[in-house]
Amino acid sequence: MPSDHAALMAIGEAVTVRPGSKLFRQGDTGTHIYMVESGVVRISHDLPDGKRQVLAFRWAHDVFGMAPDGWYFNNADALDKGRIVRFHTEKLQGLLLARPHMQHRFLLKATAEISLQQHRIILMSKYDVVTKVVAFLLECCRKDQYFDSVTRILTLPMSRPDIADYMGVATESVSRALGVLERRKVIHRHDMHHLAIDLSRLRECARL
Amino acid sequence: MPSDHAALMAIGEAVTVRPGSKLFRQGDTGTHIYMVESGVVRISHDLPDGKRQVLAFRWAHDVFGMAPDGWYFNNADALDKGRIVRFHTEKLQGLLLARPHMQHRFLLKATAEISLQQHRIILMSKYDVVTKVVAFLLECCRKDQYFDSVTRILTLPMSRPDIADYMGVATESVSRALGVLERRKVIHRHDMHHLAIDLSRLRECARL
DNA sequence: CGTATGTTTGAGGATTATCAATGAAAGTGG
DNA sequence: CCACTTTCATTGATAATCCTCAAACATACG
Repeated sequence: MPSDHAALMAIGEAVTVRPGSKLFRQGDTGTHIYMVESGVVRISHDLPDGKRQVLAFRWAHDVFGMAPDGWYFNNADALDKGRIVRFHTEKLQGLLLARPHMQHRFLLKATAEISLQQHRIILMSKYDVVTKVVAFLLECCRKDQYFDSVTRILTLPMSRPDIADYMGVATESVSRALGVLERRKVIHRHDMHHLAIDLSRLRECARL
Repeated sequence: MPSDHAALMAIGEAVTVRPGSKLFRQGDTGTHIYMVESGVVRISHDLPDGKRQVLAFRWAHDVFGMAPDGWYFNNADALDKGRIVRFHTEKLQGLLLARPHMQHRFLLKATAEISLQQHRIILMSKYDVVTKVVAFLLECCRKDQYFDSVTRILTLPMSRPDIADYMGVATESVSRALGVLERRKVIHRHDMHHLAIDLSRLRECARL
């Protein structure tokens, strides 16, 4: 009996993506479940009035593309070049039903996701802009592939509007928050997508 | 082989609760998973500075009490008298592993929950106070046990601070929003916990 | 090299939180 | 059962945060 991982890969389809690749659009029929192997994917939702909410960034090992109603509620776009694996929903369901422990790992992943979203709701409704940006940076610094712990350089694959729409604030507010943090010597903007980070000071800024 | 439901009840423990009953506190070790049979449970989280976020109200058939890290992150309090069933986490896990289809229903419930929370994040970061209150009222009107569709009376088991902390606004803002809706003849406050609702007008108010 | 896109900074305005006061409801103990 | 206390709800005035608009600047792309 093949291992869970091998069985998954057997029904999976690997895709290499370039920055800007669209994985799916909101309204598309939800045929696949996706998992990130490398790179970053932006999950976003467009509103009737033209505003956009970024609901998540999905990094290595994250799952996305669940469509409980049969169609995708969100857009998924690659921000980086990377590798994504996707699974036909029915095939994955069959595999999960045949492998209870594997399904249980998915269930745990889902409950962990619920817990993370609860943290996010708290962050977005109770804290000011600077704190939100600090929390966002801390989140990014946990991704080894994007934060070099020796040089302390954080590479941000997303734009300022992406960050703003993720935290539910205006783009300009993100810029100003970064300005505040730079004046406090918590970060240093090397260029738009590369920040030098003083992790201990950054953690002090987070009164969570 | 007993049905899934019977098997669940066999390992479950029913509890009757009075208004104000504490089911668990944040920080308690997470020993049980809960399911509401009747009544309403408030899931909330206290912050260091004394502020509180209400993360969810759990109605009939809703599940709560998942503790991915082994301890509860939130408080759970009954708002109403009602019946709750709780399951030892390990026993439930054993049952789920033995019954893949039952586990799959839990997985679907979890992904549906993730989807609902995404709606909530959008609601809380993109809309104004009145729209938030409208969305909250519409959510409550879907609960047959609390909205009488012939008299059009909605019974709210929660207080204004509960609603405010749920939507991430100030208590006073909820009062003002209800005042606006009453002046627009969308609702009529019979008393604090009983609103007469004009559903079609309420739906018009929701530009979601 | 020019255009389009993304970023930063400033000024003004709008929404909502905070503070304060009043009134209503509910729970407590005599 | 009633006075008392406490909590909850509503309304008004003020203040703060953040969004919007606008311009200057930097960067990326054809």
